[in-house]
Parts: sequence; structure tokens; C-alpha cells
Amino acid sequence: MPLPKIHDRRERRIARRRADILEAAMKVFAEKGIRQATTKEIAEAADIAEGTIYNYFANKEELVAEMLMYIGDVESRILDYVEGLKVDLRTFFHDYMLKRYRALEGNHRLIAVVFSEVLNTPELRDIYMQRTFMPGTKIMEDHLRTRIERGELPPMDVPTITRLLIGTILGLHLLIATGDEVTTELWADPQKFTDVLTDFLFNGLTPRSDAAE
Amino acid sequence: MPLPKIHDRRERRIARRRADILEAAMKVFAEKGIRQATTKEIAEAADIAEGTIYNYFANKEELVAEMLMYIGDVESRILDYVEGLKVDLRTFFHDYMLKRYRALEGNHRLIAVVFSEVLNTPELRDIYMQRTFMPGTKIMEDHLRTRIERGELPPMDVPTITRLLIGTILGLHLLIATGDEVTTELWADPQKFTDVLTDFLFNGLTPRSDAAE
Amino acid sequence: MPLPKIHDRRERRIARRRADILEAAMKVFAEKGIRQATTKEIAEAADIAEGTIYNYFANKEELVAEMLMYIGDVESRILDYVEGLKVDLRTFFHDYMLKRYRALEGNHRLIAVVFSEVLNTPELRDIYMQRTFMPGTKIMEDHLRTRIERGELPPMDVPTITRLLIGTILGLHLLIATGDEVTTELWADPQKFTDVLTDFLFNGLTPRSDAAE
Amino acid sequence: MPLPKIHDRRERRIARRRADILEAAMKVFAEKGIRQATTKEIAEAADIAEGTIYNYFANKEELVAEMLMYIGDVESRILDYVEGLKVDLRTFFHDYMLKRYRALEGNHRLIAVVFSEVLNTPELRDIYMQRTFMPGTKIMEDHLRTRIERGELPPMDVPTITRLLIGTILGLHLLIATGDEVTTELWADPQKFTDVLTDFLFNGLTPRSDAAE
DNA sequence: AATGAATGAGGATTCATTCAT
DNA sequence: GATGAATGAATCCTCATTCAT
Repeated sequence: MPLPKIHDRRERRIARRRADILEAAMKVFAEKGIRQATTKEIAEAADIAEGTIYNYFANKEELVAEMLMYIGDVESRILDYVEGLKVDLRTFFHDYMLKRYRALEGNHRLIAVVFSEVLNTPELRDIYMQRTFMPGTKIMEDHLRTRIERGELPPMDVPTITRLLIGTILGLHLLIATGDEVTTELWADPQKFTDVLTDFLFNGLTPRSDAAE
Repeated sequence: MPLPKIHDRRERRIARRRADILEAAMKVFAEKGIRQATTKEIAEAADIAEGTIYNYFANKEELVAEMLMYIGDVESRILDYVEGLKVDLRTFFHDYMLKRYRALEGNHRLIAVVFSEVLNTPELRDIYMQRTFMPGTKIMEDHLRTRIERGELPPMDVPTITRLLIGTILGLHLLIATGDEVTTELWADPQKFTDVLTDFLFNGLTPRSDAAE
Repeated sequence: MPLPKIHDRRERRIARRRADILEAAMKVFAEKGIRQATTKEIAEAADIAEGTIYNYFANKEELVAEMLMYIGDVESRILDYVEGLKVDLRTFFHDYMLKRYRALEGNHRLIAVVFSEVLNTPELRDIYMQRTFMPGTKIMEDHLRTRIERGELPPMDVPTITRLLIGTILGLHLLIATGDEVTTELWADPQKFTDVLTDFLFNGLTPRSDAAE
Repeated sequence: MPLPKIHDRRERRIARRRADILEAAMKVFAEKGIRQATTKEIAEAADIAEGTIYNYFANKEELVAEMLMYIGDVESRILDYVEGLKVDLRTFFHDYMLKRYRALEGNHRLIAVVFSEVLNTPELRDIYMQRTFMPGTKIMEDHLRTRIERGELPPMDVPTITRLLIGTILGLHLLIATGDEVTTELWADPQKFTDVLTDFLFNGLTPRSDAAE
């Protein structure tokens, strides 16, 4: 079956090229910001002609959308429902933070820039909600419900608590994105960061005796 | 001394005009987004000529910066160090949330739009950090330290905990800005919202028996 | 009443500027063709900045549409129903041809170029039909009907005959536009041209004895 | 002589391919207009690769020129000098109109599109003049001259009259192309159309008693 | 001080054409 | 000969900013 093979090869080549261009674009976006990045700059970064971008992406907006979906997929894969239930909740949180940390390491500027665009463009906001926020939220909610059923957590308003958890993590990302030094330093020490954050999420401002530092 | 008086009047008139233009700009920014808002639209909203804007602001960016400073001042005034220490910590948080809630009510779109710009533009980020973030952080840190000194709180890593508190609130704002329904509904009920949030910040995910729902 | 006056002056200035730009555009269109003419060239011909065009016209298409309407108005004014009925039909035709001749003298390339665009763009075609074709047709039809009522012409299928008359004139324009020498030379002698054409329209291929050359 | 044969076959294959591509191009041109038609679309319509077009045509313009020549050949063949002289003039005209009608039936959009391009592009205009206009003109002129010699027609300015005849037909085509309903309906009834047109060309506006409707 | 017309740099996008495979 | 990905020149339009009145 030679035809399918050729077809595959062609598709693979296209996918590879798209990925190359996307990667170059992400680099430029992170450096300059999304709207400040010109297609010319992206083309130069990808070492192709400006017009070639349009053989792989309908327009600049699709490039941004694709980037958002890519980031969403990366983020989605961090939360693992099945594996997460095998360990206790603290460990699950801790592991999640750590994986998240590793996935996003060094990409804070890109995250800031992307979030800037998401806040500004309804279409991108929808993509973010569907590809990143909602999947993550669902896993977290299911996880909490299972824990409650198991009796490991007291009954609670699961959707709301989920927002508080996700909101906190999101907020810390933004503090780093805005350049807060304390948060940045905290983040720089993954062990300490995950410890402190897990503790906060579990016990809040007033740690119990067994969790006090 | 007639001259100073005239000067005062002049300055007041200038200040008033700046405020008028700023108000019009904020309205347009909230509606369209900052970069989508044109100076033409702002001039129309302020009922002046386009060129007049430039008699009061150096350029569009200064307009945005000024808006950011204005918002920062409003936000700063919410946290009252002196008054806050007169009540217990829960009440202080609760009051703060409520005041914050009232100050920002109906301005989520503007907040989203401004934050979008802050995330994108280093210069604006600096303004945000200096006028909004740092003052708020300082008050919160001082507050916590005083509470610790008083023995009302256990010893803790104050700067870090402060980031967690502020990060959480910031994260919730962004969840609303991105259109999450659960968070939006939560926010719509100020009493419940402040209760739940205060509880979370105090006790985290695992409320003690006395705080259980 | 000074305000109306100022308003008038402003309006007149705008109208004059529009006219200036339109004139420059028509010149460039005639030289290069409509789609080959760039906004840059039009701006240069009008001795203004490229952006200034857009203070007076929404886009290039509006410029073309406006030109078409202008031409339509010029053409419409050629056919004078009231005056036309005062003279006999031959004289009416003769005068019409002569006025048309004078109005269009030296503008054949522009006419060709405009007609090219009309044939290509539905929106422009509609403008042409409404502003030029239909008014002219109506006057001609009314004219013929009045003549028939007066007994100066035999009963006939007025709409069809009108199309044949207008079609013939239109066709000759196009022959000139395509560069046919015979037609061009004929046109160059207005007296002969109008004579021959009037004769043809009246008597067709087989002139009666009294009309024979 | 095997080589010539192969050569012939080769040439025939090339000719066939050119014709295929041309046919596809004409289809796309008629649908979209010439300049709106992309080489990509033409390639798709011809079910070949975009680059293949350039193995058979130097560029898009040659494709248009070739189409124009093809149309010219079709139109030329409508006017048959030898056959035409066997019948009387009215019948000759009538037959010509009818043949023309059948040849062009359903191709008004293509005619409009082609004429639009001819009016716009001097190079195409020349092709049109040489391949379509001049041959047709010549046959018509010769025809009229022969009739005059035979005494069937009075002496007349043959070139001018020929332009009037051709111009009228051309004009009617354009009225249809611009969407005039009366002309379109007239055209839709070939018998009536040819009758009316022949009558007009013969007798003009003032039909003699024997031709009156 | 207010005006608003003029400015023109800047940028996304299209598409005929080329050429390595 | 066929392919179709790569090319990049070309162009319309936007809009913050200026400045003569």
C-alpha cells in the first residue's frame, strides 16, 4: 500500500512544517507580544518567506488560536485523573504543581502574552475555555467528588472550591507574569513552592499544628 | 494674590478636563478594548476634537497609564490598614472583599481589558506594580505582621502568604473576566462570595469542624 | 446666522476636496485602468497623502462608485425631455448625439475602463443601471410614447425599440473604446457622425430616397 | 517514418491538454471573472497541479489571450460569406442572428467577463480586434459590397454602415450583460428577437408600411 | 486652548510564478 | 512531464500624531 504511505509522509511533512512555524511564532510572540509581532518577523524566525505562513495557517489569528490549543493540550495533559486517585490528595496536588511547574518553566512571558490576548479576544477566550479551562475544571471536580465519596474530604461545594483552587494557581502565574519578585523566587524553588502552595490550598492562612512550618 | 488664584483655577480646569477625557477613554476602553479603541472614538465620547486629547495627554499610552494609576488609587484605598486592625482578621478580610466587590462591581470588562494591557506592555506592568500591587502588598504584609506580633496569627512566611492571598483574589477576577459561569454567579452573591472566599483563605480545602458548611 | 454659514463653508470645502480627489482618481483610472491604479498613484495625482483619500472616501471602491455616479449624472443631463419635445424627432436625436459627443469627447479611455469595471462588479453594475441606464431609458421611452401619441411615430414596441437605440449608441462607444479606426474617425467629425447615426436609427440599412446619401 | 508520428501524437496530446486547461479556465473565468479567478482555481477545475498550467501556457495572460482567440474563431465561423450570398439580405441577417444567438446562448456571463478584460487590457484589445472584430467586419463589408454591386442595396458608406450593424449587436450584448430585463427577455425569444432586430437594422425607427408591427 | 484635516509609516494578506523533486 | 510548496512583491487600509488656523 504505497499510496497511504505517501499520503502519510505528506501529512507528516505538513504537520512538521506547521509545528516549525508555530514554534517560531511562539518565540516571536513571547519576545514582542502577539500584536507587536509581525508576520514578517515570524517568517524570519521560521526562516521562510512571509507568504509561506499562509500555506499553513489561514491568517495570523489562526496561528494564535493554534498556539492556544497547543498550550491547552500541554496543560490538559498535566492533570491525570486516573493516576491522581492512586495517591493521597496532598501528594496529588504536590505532583500536579510540580508537573505544571516543569511544563511552564521559562515560558512565563509567553503565558502572559497569551493570556493578554485571551482576555482581549472573545474567540480566543472561547478556545481557552474549551481547551484548557473546562477540561482541567472537569478533572478537578471529578477528582474532588471521588475523594468526597471515599470520605477523604468533607462534603463541599465542589464547583466553587474548584474555582478557588484553579483561581489561586492562575493568580500566581499572573503575579509571576507581572514580574513580582517574591512569587518568582518562590516559583524558582519548585520543592518549596509546591510545599507552600499545597499547604495553603489545604489549610489556608491558619495552618494546623501538624502543617506548621 | 490674584495670580495664584488664576493659576489654581487654571490647574483645576486642566485637572477637570483630564478627568473628563480619562472617563470617556475608560468607557471606550471597556467597550472596545484598549488597542481597538481609537483616539477618534475617545474624542467623540468626550465630546471634544481628536487633537484636544493631545493637549492633556502626551499620547494614547499616557492615557492608558493614567487610567491604570487611577484604578490603582481606587484599589489602594480599599485596603485600610488602620481601620483593618480594629477588627478581627476574618472580619477584616470579609470587609475587604466586600469593599472590593463594590468598587469593582460592573467593571469586570474594564478590569479584563486593563489587565490584558498590563500583561502585554512592560511599561504598564511597572505602573501596575508600583501603583497597585506594591501598595496593596505592603499594607497586607504589615497587617499580617502586626497580627503575628499580637499573637493572633502563628509565625509564617508573610511575603509568600500575602502573594497567595492576593493571587487568589486576582485569579478569581480573571476567571470572571474569561467568562466562567460558576465564578460569575458566585460573585453575583456578595454575601456568599465573601463568606466562601474568606473561609477558603482561612482554612483552605479542609475546613475545620467549626467552619464546615 | 453665522453658524449655518460656517457649516456651509465646511461642506463646500469637503465637497471641493472630494471633487479634487475624484478628478485625480479619474485621471489615473483612465491612464492605468481601475484595478491597476493604486491608491498611492491617486494620492500623488491629487497631491495629497495616501491616507487623506480615506478621509473623503471609505475605500477605493467608493471612489469608483462615486465616479460612476458622476458620469451617470453627466450623461443623464444630456437627455432633455422637455426641450426635446419642442423639436422634431430627427433634430432631437441629432442634438442628443451632438451633446453626448461633446460631453464624452476625449474620455473614451475612461469610458472603456469604467465599463470594464461595471461589467465585472455587480455593485457597480447596479449603480450604472440606476443612475445612468434607467433614467436615460425612461426619458427615451416617454419621449417615444409622446411622439406616438402625437402621431409623429407609428405604434411600436417602445421598450424594445428604446433598447435598440440605446444599444446602438452604446455599441459605437465600445467600438471606439476598443480602438476601431473607422468608428473613431466617424466620431471625430461630429457633423457627419450625428448625421449618419441619426439616419441609421431612423431608416436603418435601406435609406429611403429622401435620406439617401 | 516513426518519428513524425510520435511527434504528431505528442503535438496532439499537447493540443488536447491545452484545450482541457483552456476549457477549465473558461469555466472558472465565467464564474468568477477573469481577475478574480486564481490559477489555483483553474488548476483545480482542470484537475491538474497549479504548476502544470505553466507547461502549456506562459502565464495567466496567455490563457486569457488564448480564450479570446478561441472565442474569436467561434464567432468568425458564424458569419459565412459564401452561404450568405445565396439567400436574400434579410434572410442572411436573420440566419446570422439566429446562429449567433445559438452560439452564445448561456454564455452571456463569459462574454461580459471577456469584454470587460478586453476593454481594460490593450494587449487583449488588439487580439480581439484582429481575431474577432476585423474578420467579422471584413466579411460583412464584402458581403454588403457584393450586394451593392448586384444592385440589391443602394450605394452606401459600407465601412460606416458595417460599424453601425456590428455596434448595434454588440450593444445589445452589453445590455444583457449589464442585466437589463427588457433586452434579456427579448433575447430569450430567438424568433422574436431576430425578427425585431433584423427589422430595426433594415428599416430603423420608422418602419415602412410593409414592415409595421 | 480647541480644532480636525492631513499625514504616512506600518502590516496583514494575496496570488502569479518558479523550480526542486 | 507533473507536481505543489515556496516565494515575495505588491497593495489597500488604519490610526496615532501633528500643526496650521
